[in-house]
Amino acid sequence: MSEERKSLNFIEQIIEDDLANGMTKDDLRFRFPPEPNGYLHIGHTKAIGISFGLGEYYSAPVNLRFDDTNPAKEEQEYVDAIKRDVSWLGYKWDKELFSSDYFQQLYDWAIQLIKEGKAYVDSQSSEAMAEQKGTPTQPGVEGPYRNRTVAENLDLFERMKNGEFDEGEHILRAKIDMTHPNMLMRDPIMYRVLKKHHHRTGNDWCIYPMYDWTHGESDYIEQISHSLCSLEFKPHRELYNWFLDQVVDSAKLRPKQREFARLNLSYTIMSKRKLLKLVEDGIVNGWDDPRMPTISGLRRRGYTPAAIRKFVETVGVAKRENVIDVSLLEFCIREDLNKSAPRVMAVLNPVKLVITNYPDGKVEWLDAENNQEDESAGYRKVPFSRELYIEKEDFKEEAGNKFFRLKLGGEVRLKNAYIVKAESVVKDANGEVTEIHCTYSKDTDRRVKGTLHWVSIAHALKAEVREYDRLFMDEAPDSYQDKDFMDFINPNSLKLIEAFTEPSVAEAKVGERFQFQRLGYFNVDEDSTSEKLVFNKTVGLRDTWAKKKPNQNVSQPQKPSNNQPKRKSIDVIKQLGKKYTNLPDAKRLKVRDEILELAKDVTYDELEPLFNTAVKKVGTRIAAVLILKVLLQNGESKSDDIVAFLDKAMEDKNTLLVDEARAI
RNA sequence: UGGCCUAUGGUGUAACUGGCAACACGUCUGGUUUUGGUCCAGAAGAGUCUAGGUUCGAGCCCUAGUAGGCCAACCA
Repeated sequence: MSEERKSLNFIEQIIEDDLANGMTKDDLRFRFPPEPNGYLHIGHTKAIGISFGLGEYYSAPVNLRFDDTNPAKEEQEYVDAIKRDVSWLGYKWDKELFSSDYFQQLYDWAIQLIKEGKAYVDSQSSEAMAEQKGTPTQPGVEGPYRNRTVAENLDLFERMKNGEFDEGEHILRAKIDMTHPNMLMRDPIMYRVLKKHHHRTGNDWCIYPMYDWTHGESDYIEQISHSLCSLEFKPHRELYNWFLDQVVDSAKLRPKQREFARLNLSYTIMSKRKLLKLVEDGIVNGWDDPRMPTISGLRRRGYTPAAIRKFVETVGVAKRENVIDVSLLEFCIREDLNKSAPRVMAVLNPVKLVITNYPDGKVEWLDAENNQEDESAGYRKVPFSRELYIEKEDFKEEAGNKFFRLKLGGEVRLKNAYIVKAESVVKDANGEVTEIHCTYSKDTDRRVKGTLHWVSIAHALKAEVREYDRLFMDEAPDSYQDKDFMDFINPNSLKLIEAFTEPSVAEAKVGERFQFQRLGYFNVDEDSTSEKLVFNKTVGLRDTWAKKKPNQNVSQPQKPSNNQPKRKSIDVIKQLGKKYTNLPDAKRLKVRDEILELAKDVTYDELEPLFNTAVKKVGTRIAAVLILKVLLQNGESKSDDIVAFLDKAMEDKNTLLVDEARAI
């Protein structure tokens, strides 16, 4: 019964506790509630992964519920895109639902609240109401319409519904407490008049419910057991519960809202509004631009659902603000593609290689392994001839022996083919190498350090390769109050390359993924046609060689400003001292040296309070002795306080302390 | 002159109160290799924001600080 303990995140813990306290597995039910006002991005994937993941784990249903209470911003296009993305990720929802399905029920409940004196119609301007609402630090005051009679409220609300009023004339508010420390409880708005066409209910309604009034009640209607959302909704929980209190039947399940920290990715932004701006300003070519952190963008870029799910799983679930390093995302996609992507050769930045001892006009079709990580992937044929392309970067006239690639007089293996030796070069007027002349050897069993990829010029296919760099040059582009995220746009985030590929990819289908050997993973973009192949670079291979070279073209990250003030030496010492006596000998000596070094920056005034350290805090007292030692060496005179402190130290039970004190 | 939340290696998450804090990414060595990829072996890096307290024993509990985040849309 005691299986291996898997550590649970705090949400799983809550569910396990609920299960232990009487809830049954059949009661479990989750939901993912996107607003159809934009495309889903990698941040949403976390929310999706949490709720759908829980659904899979407990075999519980998960509803896809569109939170469509604002007809001004919501569109069918987004509904379709969201469904496509969630399905693509591989999740199956139980029911496809819309908050708008509940408009009638919500309306009926609102009438009930009015009758109970818990809701009223306010008829002031939004400015006046904002004024009365107070601020986070100051309580609000009650408005003049707060005590309208039930009959009057009923009448007004009915007429709001019937479209007798214009937008902004009246609203319905819950009657809670204008002085409540939580501003959301200061008579929140439940309904506003909106004479807009709704993507599902058309013109049936002139009034639309607000998020807070809608969300919890929708959860209740659907009998959602755990309503999981991101941290910024924490303050809403109180209101969520208040609204539930008004309608819940104790015989039925009462939903619970719990909040987790949303996902942030370095070098990108995660706000729908800001992403929309990138689209509208033409910085990118649409929501599915491969540079976008949207699910559709990642899909087009060549990411797999498995990699994204693995990423979200690895990132974990907790309650603190976080910024995940993009390198983790890249790791996940490489890990997945390494196992599955067929290998192929392509040259992105070509230079001509002529094999002078290879007969002109001869062609050999050589065997090439499709994927050494997958035996079942088999082999293909690649054409070899006298004239090839290799990468410019793979040749240097002269280089040290750390350079494994081709140099004059040096040998290198051509992947899947022969070993060649560079004999001479041909240069143009500018001194650029235009041709490398080699001789080849059929003895391929010899060991040579480097292996290059290549392509036979006569057989090569021209292809467009789109290489992407990060969209922003700052690690956290939207974290500055004084700078706009648009200031950090990387002007070189897209590079178009005319590349040459081996002929085997001629029939590649849109979406198909390959590893261009030694370069990275690429997929066929939807712009690709039979006349012109187009590839997106999904991600490069890990490149330890590039890291060793002094950094070149990679757009250098700006060092995030470290606004943590430097800690004072005395504080560091106190911290070190705390554990001093528990450390193993070697480590303790290291720490001792560290303390002695830091002590040089400590003044007597900073040290003096430590003389009163409790007897049991031996480590701190030893640290104090060590500081004292340095101070005395630097000319501090032995005061009575110092002598008293040392005397006491020498009487201690701890020999470490006694020894240090004696040494003075 | 408020309320709520959070604080563990560079990053993200663990740690059932009890062996000088674990895992992943990243970093660094070395080995293997017809991809400077993969794989394999290993290393460095935090003593858990600070101070007090409770306890034989605290990353975990209590108190007070400090720092960061959220809260004043007829948005969700």
